[in-house]
Amino acid sequence: MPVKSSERKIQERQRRDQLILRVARSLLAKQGVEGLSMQAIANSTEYSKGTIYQHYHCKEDVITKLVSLSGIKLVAMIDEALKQGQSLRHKIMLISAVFFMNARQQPEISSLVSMVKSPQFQSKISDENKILITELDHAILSRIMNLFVEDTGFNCQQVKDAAFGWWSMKWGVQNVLLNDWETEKLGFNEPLEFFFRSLNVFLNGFGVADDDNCQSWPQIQVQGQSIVSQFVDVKK
Amino acid sequence: MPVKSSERKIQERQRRDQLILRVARSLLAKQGVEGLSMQAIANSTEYSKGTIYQHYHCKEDVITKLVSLSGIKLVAMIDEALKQGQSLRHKIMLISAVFFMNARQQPEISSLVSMVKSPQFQSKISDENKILITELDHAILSRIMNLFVEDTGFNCQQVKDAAFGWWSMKWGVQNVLLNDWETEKLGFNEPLEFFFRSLNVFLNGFGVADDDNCQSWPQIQVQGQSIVSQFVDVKK
DNA sequence: GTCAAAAAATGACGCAGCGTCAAAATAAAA
DNA sequence: TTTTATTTTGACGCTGCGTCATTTTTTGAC
Repeated sequence: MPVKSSERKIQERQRRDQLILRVARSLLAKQGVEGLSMQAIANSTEYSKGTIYQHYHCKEDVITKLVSLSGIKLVAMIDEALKQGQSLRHKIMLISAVFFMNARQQPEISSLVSMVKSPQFQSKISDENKILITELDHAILSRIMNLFVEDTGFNCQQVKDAAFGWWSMKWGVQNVLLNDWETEKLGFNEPLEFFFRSLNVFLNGFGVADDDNCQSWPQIQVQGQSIVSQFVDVKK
Repeated sequence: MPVKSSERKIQERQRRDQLILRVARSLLAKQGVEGLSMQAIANSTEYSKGTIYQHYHCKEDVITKLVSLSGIKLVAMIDEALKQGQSLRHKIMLISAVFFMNARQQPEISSLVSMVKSPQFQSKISDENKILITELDHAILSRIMNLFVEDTGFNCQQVKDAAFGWWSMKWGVQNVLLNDWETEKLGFNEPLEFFFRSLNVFLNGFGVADDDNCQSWPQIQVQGQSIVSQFVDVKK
């Protein structure tokens, strides 16, 4: 029965793929990017280096895969959060909050998101992975843009401007959060508080309707966890 | 004459240091970070690897030094630009413009600025370099904050919020500009145009006085070069 | 100018990671 | 059981890092 056996093969391959990713992630969490090598992955599984290379052509592809899988979950969380939003402003706050909650929950992955965009990575990763990553960016941005289309009378340019502004602010803050910025020395002890205030100012500038829900931390439950409690941890 | 001879030594050492940095920068420009190795620097000078290591303990320290030297020039350019500013809004636009002009003129260095903040770098570079980099951030941020202190009635918190907002937006855009974002596919063909519009909106939200100078590209001459012409290049 | 002592420069060395590929092991088919 | 196809393996070549014993140069006393 060649069909049955080849199916088993496929399943085995998938299982191994899962194992590789799980081990890679664990190595990342324990030892950071420096501690992640193809040999280290091989050692932590029962397979040899050559086998690992049959799944991923290079270390960068492993990392990119992890980042994109995390991105898929992130989009799902965003969709879940959106259901709880009570206004345009509130929804944008919630989406932002999901990003930071995610960065807090898995810093080992989130801190790699910007690395994946670097020329060094882009020149190594597979086209498939490159497209996947871009599609994820697109998925998130289009959700933001949709919010403005639905809730405002903005024209196309304004919608894009708003999304871009949010995007760059969120990105800038995430960078500060995940890298070794000495925020205290610069006077920004609680970057997230600064971010939410800045975002409110930005939306004010756009004339987005005010909303009392957004003067404090966004209240949200995603996958049974309160984002507020996450933030309390961050702030501590 | 031990004094004279030791002085000559010092001068020689400085000259060599300059040479190392010049060669390193040239390698970066030609081959990117990947092409920069201590051996490559040694090969491109008349010295051996060991001698290079007497100047810099690791590759990361060389890169950080280049970034901080570039940062010092950047601060000088900002001060020059500030003299030409005609209003708060205009000055902020000009400072931003200087950043992007700088990024355009020396992408090989600018694209490393965020790398220097990464945990991998921070764990390797010397304390001296770490302090230098933080001081540069501080120099720039304090200039921004001063603008708000001088031109508005903002309280301390508002001043910091404004600086933080500008900072994160600028950082986010710079990231997009210097890394391999597929901005066209995401609908952001001219990131800088988006940035300047977003920044205007942000300042509107803060109630900063409007200024006709800022509805188009900021007009500025820095070190004899027109920033506008730089932007035209970027946009082409 | 000579020479011993100090300082500086050198590059071979050990180590680690990447990615490859011929050989070995395993599975499938005959 | 034997042959053929497929998969797995890890040794190998290569590159780069950072070190340090050795060599070369400089210094200053005579």
